[in-house]
Amino acid sequence: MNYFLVKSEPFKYSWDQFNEDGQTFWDGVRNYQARNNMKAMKKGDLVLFYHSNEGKEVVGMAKVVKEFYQDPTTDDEKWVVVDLAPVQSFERPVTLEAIKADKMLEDVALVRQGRLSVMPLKQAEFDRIVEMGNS
DNA sequence: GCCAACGTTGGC
DNA sequence: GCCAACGTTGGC
Repeated sequence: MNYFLVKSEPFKYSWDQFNEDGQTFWDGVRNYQARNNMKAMKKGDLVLFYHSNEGKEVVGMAKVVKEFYQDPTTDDEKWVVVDLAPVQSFERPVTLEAIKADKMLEDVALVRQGRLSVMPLKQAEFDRIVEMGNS
């Protein structure tokens, strides 16, 4: 089992919209590193959903329901998408500020490499954020 | 293949 | 709205 975090601008695709849809393909990734992280996702892997720009907080948990395949929004075969479905909304969103302030989370890519939109998390980091979100 | 210029992302 | 960080592009 692997763990990831994905970013979305709420204007573009919000957590609420995601829950209404029930499932979505994660498109628009145009960065090799992020793409490679998506390719590493396996069905059943858990993914945290982060709102960038507005909110700047992790708002919930999703899971991979379909592994990577050709991005249907482009003919360029370099790019792929995965299908995600919501698992759970956090009771209290975990803000970037809180993540930065947490000793256990100081190494997460969200802090270290701000511009990466799809990143892997260690299980301990994932668990920690979930714990913060549900307490 | 290097590196400067440029564009984009995202926090503030 | 600004700007820093960083990935990508393109000229050489």
